[in-house]
Parts: sequence; C-alpha cells; structure tokens
Amino acid sequence: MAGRDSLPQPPEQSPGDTGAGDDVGVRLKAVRKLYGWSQRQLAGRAGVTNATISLIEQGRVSPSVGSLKKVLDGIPISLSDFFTLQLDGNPQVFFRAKEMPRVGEGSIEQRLLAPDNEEPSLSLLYETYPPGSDTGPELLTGEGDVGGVVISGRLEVTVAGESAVLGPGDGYCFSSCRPHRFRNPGEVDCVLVSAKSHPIV
DNA sequence: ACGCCCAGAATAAATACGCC
DNA sequence: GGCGTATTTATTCTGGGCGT
Repeated sequence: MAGRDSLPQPPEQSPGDTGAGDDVGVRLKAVRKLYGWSQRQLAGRAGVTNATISLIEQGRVSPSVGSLKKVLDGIPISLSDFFTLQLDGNPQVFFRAKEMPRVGEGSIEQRLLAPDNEEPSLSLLYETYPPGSDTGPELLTGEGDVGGVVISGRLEVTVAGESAVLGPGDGYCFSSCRPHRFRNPGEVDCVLVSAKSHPIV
C-alpha cells in the first residue's frame, strides 16, 4: 500500500533524500552556523531533539511544514527569509586598499569597493582627482543616483548647469540622469568617497 | 560537547470494507 | 455511488547511546 509520500523516487535515492530535502537541510545548517549554534543548541531553542536537526541537515528526512516552522521558531528568521536566504558562503566584508581594483580610464583614479559583488545595489568608489583633472568636456549622464563626500582638496561639481566648489566634509547627491561633470580646480589632489546606486561595471 | 546512528513510537495518507 | 470507519503502510520524530 502506498504511504503518504507516494511520489516515485529515483532508484539511487534513499527515502526522504529529495532535492528539496537537501536544500532545506543545507539551508538549515548554513543558518545554524550563521548563528554559531550547535545542533543541540538549536534543538533546545526549537523544542525538538538534536537527532531531528541532524536528520534534516543530512537530507535524510523532508520535514513537514509544521516541523520546519517549529525549528525555525527557534531561529530569528521567517519561513520566507529562510527560503530566500543567499547561501553563497560568507561574502567578503572588509577590503584592503590593494583589493580595490582601479576602474575607468584617464588621470582620475577610481577604486571600486567590493569588486566581486556581481549584482550590487550600491557601488562605492574611492576617487582621487589630480590638480586640474576633470571628467571631460562632455557632461556625463547615467542611471540611478550618485553621491559623495570630499575627504581632502577641492572638487568642482557641475549638475544641470549649476556649479559648486566643494571642500573637505562637503558632499553632493543627485540623480545621475542629470548632466553632470567633476573637476579639481585646486593645487593638490582631491580625494573623495562616492557612491552610486547603479553598478559601475 | 559534538554529530551521527538505531530502535521504537507517533503520525498521516491511501486503501478496504460495510452501511445507507 | 456516497459516506464513515477500520486497517495498512510509509514516513517522521524521539530517546538513548556511540565514537570522536
């Protein structure tokens, strides 16, 4: 007689060793490690046994929705967040100067933070404008918003016909679709940190 | 303390059966 | 045929124990 799980299983798979089960197990293990808990610690928080956690993580069982919810009750994470969580390992958090590649061309030095982030929601640049350098005679346009804060030196920013010379501590923020241009009118390098809400590369 | 394994209990779904 | 109940079966889950 058929049990409650009458779906045909590939011969090489053991009972309960479904792809979905693997995924849940891998996710559960990743989330548990994220919080630095042992199987017993998580089991204690969730009100289940450590064996249950072990079986789920190994993909030996495909937990019911009720059981999974019970386990996740022991973790500060919702069911939806659990299934949408990115498991690409621990993304790099800190970056040394030498790990920030130079992007763009010309005399202006622009170094991109988190270059390995394939789909960034935010691009951060460490920029150095030598004296007299600028982004060119043609006004720039793009997508998203841009913003920045001058660290040292002076920076002339022109946006849609309006210009201002910014010094240390000053900043700018505008929609990149507005024609704009940057120039260093000073005698020393201008260093700033800028951000763009659209990928640079 | 950790993760894993095992045997048994509990649970849920499919099926069989009897009654109307 | 439709409905309710009993039985069967597969799966999940627990408690205890093992090796590291």
